[in-house]
Order: sequence, then C-alpha cells, then structure tokens
Amino acid sequence: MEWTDETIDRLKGLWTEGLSTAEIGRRLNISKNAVVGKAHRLDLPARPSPIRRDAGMAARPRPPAPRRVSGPTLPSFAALSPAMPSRPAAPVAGRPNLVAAGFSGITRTAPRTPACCWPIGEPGTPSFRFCGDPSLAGKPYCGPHAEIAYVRVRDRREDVA
DNA sequence: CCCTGATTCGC
DNA sequence: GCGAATCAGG
Repeated sequence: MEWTDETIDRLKGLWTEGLSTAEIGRRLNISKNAVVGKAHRLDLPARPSPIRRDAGMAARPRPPAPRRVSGPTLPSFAALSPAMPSRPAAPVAGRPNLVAAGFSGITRTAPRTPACCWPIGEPGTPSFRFCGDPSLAGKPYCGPHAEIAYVRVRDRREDVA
C-alpha cells in the first residue's frame, strides 16, 4: 500500500467522522488492519475499544502469540532428549505412592509393577485417587481389589438361580 | 458465526 | 513502515 498524502488525508477524514476501521478499509479498498495499523502510526485518536488489555488482569502476562516461522518447525530428537526427566517425582502427601507402586516416571528398567487402578473417592473431587498398591501380575488391580472386581461366573449363576 | 479496535512482529 | 495474524470483547 502506497500511503500518499491524499490517501492519508482521506483516512484521517473518515477516521474523524467516526467510521469503523473496516468501513474505512472498504472505502479505501484496503484491509481493516491496514487502516488500524496506519491510524496507530499516525497517532490518530483511539476509538473506544471493546478490548480491555490494561488493568484488571495484570496477573496474567499473556504468553506470546504463536509466530509464523519460515524453516523447519520440528525440533530434532537430539534437541528434545535433554528434557527427559532423569528422576521420578517425589511422592505427594495424601496421594497413593505411585513411585513405590511402580509408576516411577520415565525409566529404562523394565519390568515395572503396575499400580492398582481401583478408583477411590468421587471422581472430579480433589481427594479422588487410584489405589496405587502393586497390582497382581497381568491384572490392573491389587489383590483385595481384584477380589471385588472379578466376580466368578459360578457365583453369578448361583445368584440368578 | 458476525462484528469491533489494538497489538505484535516478520518482512 | 507496512499489515496479516492474532487477540479479546460485543
């Protein structure tokens, strides 16, 4: 876009008339963004903006918007590997001991003892957790919970009968 | 979805 | 300097 004195004057005129940026863009056959960008550069009086970017949400320093980039966008595997955790996280109080149960994070020492995934508490509440005790070989639950989980076909038949 | 204006930042 | 992309609110 070539901003001649004339187009700048037209922009200023339409701007002071209170036309929307998109409308000015239509009249000048340019994009709304071009209008806003130029108006900003010319220090034209700002319009009432629907956006509140100042006070009110100072707590959150908005993460930078994703940027267009012109080369390869995937990092190499080598670049990624240093990010691999070398230690498992410490157990959290009030939570099942997942480390002891075998969820030791990323590790190379197989096999692991899987943690019992029997749900305890109300899902969606803060206290909800899984049992986490070592589970039976080949089963998702520990001994006591496997007892509850697996109902023998024999028993069910007797119930029905 | 449509609209609005403001800001960022690759070009 | 330019303006598309993006944001954020109506």
